Amino acid sequence: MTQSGKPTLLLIDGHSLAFRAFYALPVDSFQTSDGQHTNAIHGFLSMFLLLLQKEKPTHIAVAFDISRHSFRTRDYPEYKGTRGETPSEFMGQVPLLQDALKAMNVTTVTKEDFEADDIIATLARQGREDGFDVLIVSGDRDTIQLVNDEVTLLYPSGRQGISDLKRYDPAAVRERYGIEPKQYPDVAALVGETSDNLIGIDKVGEKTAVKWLGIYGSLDGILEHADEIKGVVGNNLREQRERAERNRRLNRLVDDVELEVRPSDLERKPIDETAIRTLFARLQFKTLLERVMKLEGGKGSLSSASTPEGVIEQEPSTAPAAPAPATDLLDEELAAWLRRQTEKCPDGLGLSVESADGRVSAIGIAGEDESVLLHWIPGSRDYAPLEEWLAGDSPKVLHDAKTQLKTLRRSGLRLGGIAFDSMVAAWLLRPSGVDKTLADVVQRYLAETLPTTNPNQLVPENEDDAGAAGQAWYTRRVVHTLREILDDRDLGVLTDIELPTLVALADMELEGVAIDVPLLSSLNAELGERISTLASAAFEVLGHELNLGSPKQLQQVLFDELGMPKTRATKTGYSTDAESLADLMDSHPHPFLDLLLQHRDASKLRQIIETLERGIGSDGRIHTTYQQTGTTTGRISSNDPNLQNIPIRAEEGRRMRAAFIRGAEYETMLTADYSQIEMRIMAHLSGDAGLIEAFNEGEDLHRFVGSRVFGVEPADVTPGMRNKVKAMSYGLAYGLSAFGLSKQLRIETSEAKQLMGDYFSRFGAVRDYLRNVVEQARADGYTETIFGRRRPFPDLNSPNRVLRDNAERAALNAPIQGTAADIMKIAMIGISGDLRDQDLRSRMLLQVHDELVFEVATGEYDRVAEIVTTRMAGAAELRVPLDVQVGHGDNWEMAAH
DNA sequence: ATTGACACGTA
DNA sequence: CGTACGTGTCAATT
Repeated sequence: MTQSGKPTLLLIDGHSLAFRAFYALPVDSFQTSDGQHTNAIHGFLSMFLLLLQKEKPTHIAVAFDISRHSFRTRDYPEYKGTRGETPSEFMGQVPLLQDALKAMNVTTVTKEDFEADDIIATLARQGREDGFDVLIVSGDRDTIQLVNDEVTLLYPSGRQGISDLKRYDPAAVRERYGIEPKQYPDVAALVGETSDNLIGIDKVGEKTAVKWLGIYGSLDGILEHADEIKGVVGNNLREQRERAERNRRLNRLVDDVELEVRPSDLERKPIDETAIRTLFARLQFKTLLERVMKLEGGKGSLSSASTPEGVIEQEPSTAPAAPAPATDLLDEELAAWLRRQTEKCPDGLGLSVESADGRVSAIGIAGEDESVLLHWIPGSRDYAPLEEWLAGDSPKVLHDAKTQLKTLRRSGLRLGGIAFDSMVAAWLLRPSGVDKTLADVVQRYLAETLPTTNPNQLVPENEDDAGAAGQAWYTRRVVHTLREILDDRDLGVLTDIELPTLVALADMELEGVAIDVPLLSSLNAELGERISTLASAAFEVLGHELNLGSPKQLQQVLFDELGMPKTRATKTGYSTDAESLADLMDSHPHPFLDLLLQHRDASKLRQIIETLERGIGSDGRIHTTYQQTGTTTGRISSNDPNLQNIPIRAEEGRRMRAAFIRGAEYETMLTADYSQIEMRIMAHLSGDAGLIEAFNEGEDLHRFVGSRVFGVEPADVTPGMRNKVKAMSYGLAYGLSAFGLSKQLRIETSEAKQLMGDYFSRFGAVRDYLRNVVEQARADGYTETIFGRRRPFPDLNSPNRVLRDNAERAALNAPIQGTAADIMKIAMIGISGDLRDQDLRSRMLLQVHDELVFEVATGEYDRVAEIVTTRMAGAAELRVPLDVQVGHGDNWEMAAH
């Protein structure tokens, strides 16, 4: 019932709303495991439930078109002719949507030869006559003509999307178009309607049409006085009046269609719970099912009686925009509010922590229908109930929980109950996706635009500053949808691996790693001297100066001035990379080349040192940031600064690792790494008996493999043979070709081919496995790690050879690299849990893909080494053992072994 | 100030 | 014609 006390009749244009949902939500994300698309159904029902909740209609009908043909297409065959073929992914959803409506006991109405809008026009007229307030939901502008004091139109106003419905009553139509609702078809007839393929009068737009209507009152009036209208538009009107007449004929909605129902038959009835459960199970709708059941249970009523003092009630509105948050509730109000909303949202309340200078400045919390915003001003009041809730197990859902967890920690607050992270979840669904922000995710999965505060407004007005509350609100809503899309496998990866990992990473980032600042600066100075010496010598040899860091200037010198042979082509000329320069040194030795290479090496080292120096915090430690959602395979990346690419291979660079030291109050540094984890995973996944034996033997892997490949005793494997099989083994998981292998080993392609042949004749199951991974991925469209992490590979079926080949190599590698990443994360979770549970002061500091670095407190070394070894080796049960190497020392270099 | 290409460090 | 990353420089662009 509405405020007027009259019953409310809700009339929906089913096709137009479903069609908008189809284009608003990503079709690939909403589908069942057997491939049935559900985005239009999901979007429609989500919107429909909101309408039931907000508008509380007493009577409902949903009208559908039967086909594209109607009396209008007989009159004018080109009607709606601009519309392309309806996508089959959409068509298949319509019958299922109608089934869902039937299960909800909602009447659907169709009529041969008429469009849905004619049915709506008829029911709207009858409803008005029978004393209803009528609400129409349609994406067709022609329905504007139906608006009057009793009939309101809800029109999807966003460019796309369905949740943003604009409410058109007569006043709103006047404000938007400057005309009465019943005049709208006259305007449309003059202007035309592209989507219906109705062409208007040339040069007549909305402005002109409205002006004429103001003067002559109606289209008929305008046409009667066509002679009085001057200028080009007048001529056009006189010449093209038939167009306007035809348009008007077609856009007049028929309001006396003979239907089998009358408004009074459309009373809202209880849902058929069994049918709903069956259908939703088939559509794999989980949260929508909850919403339907909840609405049914609560008879669509919103809690308003129990609103606590100080909570601003949500404005009734169709669009689920963020409600105005209640701000800075008193303690007891807040505690009550949290309890009540947690009960309504068993999946967790939305939480958003706003920071200023890394510290908490405000906290937004969102429940099902209300949100709160609390400004955080330490010492200003007692935040005990809030702190208790934050630290407790009460479930919270966040977007980018790691960042917010760190902010809370820096302000001395604890956070427990992290139940979901929409950033991480969105990445699990689309690991190659670039859209990471809450705004991106809201746009994709809710098809709504996250409201942002005006960036031009330097000082946000206090009243409007709903930032954190709004973020929390949208987070909770998008999490709801993401829970729908994630299957149990995704949820397992999220809950069992990613969420605990995020907590461990936050600890590591906050902890940072201590740096020997004087050592770093002396290295820097030493390199600086060498760099200038090398540069001077290079200029001397050349006879002039140049920028040795400029590939462009180097090309000039090498290929023009010195007349060296052209190297590998690049987009902008010829390569001057280390490999090309090494080739040149073989064929055209020149002192400049040697000086240049040495200069490059030294410059690179200094560059890394200076980047590190910039990253040292006021506590003398470097706090990197791990990107949990930064890779496509499941690995973690490190940036600002990147601590996963500190030199180790060259002796010179390795010295840099000595600058990563234990903190003063710690006894030693411990490093632990997996040896050959990817090869072991390949042995496990392929089940290759030879490779499995190799790992179980305990013999040096490459020696063992070399003895098999070359048919000699392990003791007789020469360093050359060992090197070859080592390169081969490592290259396997990357999709290495004979050509690539020959280039890397600097051998003939024929020899590389021979080597690969010999290798695979001994380890054939590996080749079969690698082939099979790609074929399986081509069939499934994705690869999967042994823990269920998926990566989609749409390009595997691309007609573009380059794209396809690249996708094949990546698909080959993804389950191997990804499984290794999963294993490391599981180990980290176990280790940090043990360190905490056993009250150890030692800390995990760094992760470098297959290596972990720790700072060990006095007296804890043996226990920590035991924990680390056990957790790393036990992170997965494979057909081969996981070998872990542990070492310790005063710094990272010495701790390595 | 931002962007693309190049080069090069790691697993 | 080997996977996965991040960061610096240069040079050209806005």
